[in-house]
Amino acid sequence: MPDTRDIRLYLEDLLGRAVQSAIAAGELPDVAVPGSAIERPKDTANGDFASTLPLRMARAAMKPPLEIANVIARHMADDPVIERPSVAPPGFINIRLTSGFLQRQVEHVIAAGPGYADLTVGARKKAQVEFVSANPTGPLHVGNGRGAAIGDALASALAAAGYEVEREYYVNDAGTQTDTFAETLYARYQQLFGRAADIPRDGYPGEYMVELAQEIKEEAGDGFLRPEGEPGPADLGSRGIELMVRHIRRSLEAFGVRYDRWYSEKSLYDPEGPYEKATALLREHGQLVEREGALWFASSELGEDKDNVVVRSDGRPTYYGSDIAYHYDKFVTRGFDLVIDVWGADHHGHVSRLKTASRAIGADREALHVLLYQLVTLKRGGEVVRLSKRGGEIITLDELVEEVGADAARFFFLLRSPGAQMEFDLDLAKKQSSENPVFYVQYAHARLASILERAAEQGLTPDGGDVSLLTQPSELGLIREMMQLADVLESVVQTFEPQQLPHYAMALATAFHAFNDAFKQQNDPSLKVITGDVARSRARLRLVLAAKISLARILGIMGMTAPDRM
RNA sequence: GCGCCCGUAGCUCAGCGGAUAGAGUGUUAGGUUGCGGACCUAAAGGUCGGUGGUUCGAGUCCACCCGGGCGUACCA
Repeated sequence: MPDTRDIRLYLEDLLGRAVQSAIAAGELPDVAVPGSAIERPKDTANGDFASTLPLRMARAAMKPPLEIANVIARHMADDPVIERPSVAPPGFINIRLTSGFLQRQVEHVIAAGPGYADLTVGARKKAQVEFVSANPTGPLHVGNGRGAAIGDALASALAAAGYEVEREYYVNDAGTQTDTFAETLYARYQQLFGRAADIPRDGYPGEYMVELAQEIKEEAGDGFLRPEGEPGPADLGSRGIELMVRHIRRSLEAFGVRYDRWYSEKSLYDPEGPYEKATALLREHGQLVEREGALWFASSELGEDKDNVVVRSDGRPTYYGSDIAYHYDKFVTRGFDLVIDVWGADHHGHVSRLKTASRAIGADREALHVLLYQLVTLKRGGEVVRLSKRGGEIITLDELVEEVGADAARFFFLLRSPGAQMEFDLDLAKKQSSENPVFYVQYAHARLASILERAAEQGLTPDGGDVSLLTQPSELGLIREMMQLADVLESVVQTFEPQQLPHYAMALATAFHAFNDAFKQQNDPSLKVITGDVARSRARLRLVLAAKISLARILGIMGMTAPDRM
């Protein structure tokens, strides 16, 4: 008996045998049978599954698809999982699951518990999701929140799919921007002591730098001050970065994101570290060439548009150079089977050459996946606000979390496909305290919890419920929706499209509300979960329990809370 | 110039080559004396940016064009 996970395989097998039987009976010509012809109809009125096999076979078989469909359907044996299939033009075979099969899924969900819909596709594989990784030169802004929501949810989905997952933040604590940051900080610091210091031309004008300088003054007094006109001490910059990273970590924690590792760019340059090893390897391959005083990676020989500088003529590595070292560490040293880098779309020019470099150091072709998300356009008071850490006004992730809450912010970020530019209307998000889809989903969970609680007060529990009593359309509809979770997860980890998660969550919540309100719609109190009919009540409580498990699972994967009360 | 992403309902967005293109929100009309209405039911609302092509079948794939965004650094 198949469970929710391999029902497709089961159906394909069933269809395949029907076709063979039809061929053996001489009713179909012996032609190649295309696989994977099982799909889910958009309209559930057409069944739980549909096969387009007849449409795909029509050309080779030289018969009208409808006729093929009828033949195949006739040859499908009676089966405990599906009803007799029906045929629809232009050549679909529609398949409906039996009530018995659906009912048993309730037991399947309860038995699986919090691990319901776990997959095995990632078993024994190590995956890393690196996300946000914003320069620690300023607070996280709203756009970083999108990357955080996407990366964290993807990591959770991969974990559910069986991967051993690490979440990582790459701390750019070594580049030129770090130097500019240090200069700005020293200028602000000097200003606190009454000196007329200007922030550098390309510096960070934001108010937060003043606060950061203040913070440092409070802990170290004038300890970082140098005679006027001299540059600031080197350790002021690193102290500033440290504090900034701490702020970033707190912001992300408030957003519900926790990392397994904060990886220092600086550490790439440790003796015998990734940078040395990676460049040595490329040199060995003869892929590093010196030209115009700089060191270039000969990427054009590997299909790139041009070569790229790895080490500047002043001896400092470029971002590209350090990123090659970083990915050497990911693939070669740490041995990840799958690495997902979640980046803002403004980095897309970097994708191809990093993939090329990753392969050059030995990574599998498909091992690196760069997930780009388009930048967030902010709208406030009907006006578009550009996100820029260097420009004047930024809206921080902290402010967003403060105003709309982490759960709602995450849900909204996930709702859009990463590749689509999204507009975040702050005014709308703020006032969406009750008309917000996130609450719709969470409310469903709270009601499921309260039903169980209310029943328990009356001495009723799901224990011993007989699921074969679940025969109402709204009951079976809820089960059908619960069954989709594994499919959704599998799709998310295969396509890296996290937007499927919130859409599914809404569909599941809708199925629950339909079930929960059926008694009102039909004006029939006997459809309530808790009725005078104890056996039926217990059966429905089992369904409620299973639905709660399913909903909590999808909420958890999205990084949202599943409240029992609201 | 070249490259990548996007263009779907008033708005914000889903949509694995399949059946009558969906959801939320907004609008309109109903439902509530309750297992928490932060809910439910229904209606209206679309030349899927345009033109060709591939296919039994195209919002989906291909080509070109239009519009928006981003990239094309010894920045990250």
